[in-house]
Amino acid sequence: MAKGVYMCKSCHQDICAKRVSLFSSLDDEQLIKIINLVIHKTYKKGEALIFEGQSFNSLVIINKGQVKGFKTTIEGKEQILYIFSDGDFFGEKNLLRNQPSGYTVEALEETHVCLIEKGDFQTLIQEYPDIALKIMEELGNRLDHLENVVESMGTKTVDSRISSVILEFANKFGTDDPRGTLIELPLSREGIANYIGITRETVSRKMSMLQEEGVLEIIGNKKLLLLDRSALERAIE
Amino acid sequence: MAKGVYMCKSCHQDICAKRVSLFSSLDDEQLIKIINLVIHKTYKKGEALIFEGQSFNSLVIINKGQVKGFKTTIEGKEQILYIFSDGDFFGEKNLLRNQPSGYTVEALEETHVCLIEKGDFQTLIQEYPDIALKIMEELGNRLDHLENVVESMGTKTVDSRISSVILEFANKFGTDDPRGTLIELPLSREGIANYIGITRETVSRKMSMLQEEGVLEIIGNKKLLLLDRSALERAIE
DNA sequence: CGGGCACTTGATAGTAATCAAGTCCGGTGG
DNA sequence: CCACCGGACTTGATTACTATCAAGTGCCCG
Repeated sequence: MAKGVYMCKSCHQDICAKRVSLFSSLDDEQLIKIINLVIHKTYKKGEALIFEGQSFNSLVIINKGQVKGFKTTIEGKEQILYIFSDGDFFGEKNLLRNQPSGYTVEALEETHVCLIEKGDFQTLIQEYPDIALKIMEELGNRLDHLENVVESMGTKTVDSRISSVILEFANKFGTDDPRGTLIELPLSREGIANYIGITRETVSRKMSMLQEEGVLEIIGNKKLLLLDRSALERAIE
Repeated sequence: MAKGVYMCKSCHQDICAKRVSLFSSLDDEQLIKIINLVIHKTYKKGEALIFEGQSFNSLVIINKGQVKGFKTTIEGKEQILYIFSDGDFFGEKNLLRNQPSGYTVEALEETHVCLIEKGDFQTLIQEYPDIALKIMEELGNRLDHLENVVESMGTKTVDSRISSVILEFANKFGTDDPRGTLIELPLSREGIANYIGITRETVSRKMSMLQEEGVLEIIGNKKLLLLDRSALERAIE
């Protein structure tokens, strides 16, 4: 069987389903079945995929792009809970329980996703119980993440939280550079502020201070060059 | 079959497994099998059931009592993540993945638990797949809880968080009283502080203020009489 | 009844939010 | 290609709040 036969045309020279840990236990033949169930969709920067408080009936797998999941308070403040990128999936919580989404998901850049509808997904779980285990694993990872965020917001100083978030971005989105690590920031200053529960002015000030200390270099609004990783690691404690 | 035959002797006139939503889809006969797998244990106030960073190999179901799950920072600060009481279970995350516990669990009062060992539990899941669904549901609930906590800590004022926690305790541990709702506090002032990420002094001050405003009455260190629930609800926004 | 621990209350200081100007950068149109 | 425009960011001054430090007070338990 030629590779082209089971290749998903919208998935940029790859089987989108293959990139997801969710389906990692399946072989190529099983993946073909899944790919046939997949609906492709593209969202522009700033466009919402899911709205807080509304029900949603698909599993979303990010093929290429980045999104943020956030809650909005009555006063209009935004708290970012998750940043999802290539290979991540979400929406599973609403497929397993019949509850509206607890947060809005919005594209941070042009984002290509694969959707699997509720009914199809439930059939898949029946047929391949390993998928349910993978979902539980992912729910567990997400709990770990939030447990750490709560600890950080409840007990750590603002400096420590800034350091944490820069290191997080360095690990997720950083590339090697002769002078250190080049970080493509997924969020604006305001976004970073809304991610760690402070104001945008404070993010500006603290990052300027880190630049003065020689820990990093601010390159425009969307990039950082991290020069001294260990300084941030020390600041976290 | 007489009721006594399948009654779990250590479970205070009840089948402990029956009280748990985890096993709600099973009939009495199936429950007997589970009860035969259960190990009973009692922890004194202040005793730890699970230590942060250590692996643990049982599902814990609380039969009677209260525990707190918390992380401790390097500087010794404590962040409480969960309060579990009668019928709640935990430890499932470590049974599904091979990772040490992310937090310590400690008894807030004398607590009787039922333990199911990892191997037994995995057999149960195989035999009764509904249990896996219940676990996913519970993981989802726990995510909802933490997502709300993060939003609260990131965007809300201290007054709002105090109000939230009092209402939470009123709903979980409150009993009707002619003058309002009588709340048995599961945590000390310091515990409440560690739950919402502030200091014990601030908890004292804010609660005194609420008493002065006539919202509640402080009865010793372990009880509150909530007089004006709507005042707290207004303060949350 | 005495002692200790948790809690309350007060004074002070530190830190980030808020309010308020500027400045920089990228994109657009001439 | 350059000038302009607007949004995002930076920086500064002030305010507000809570942490911290420091004494008491009171409640519970032996």
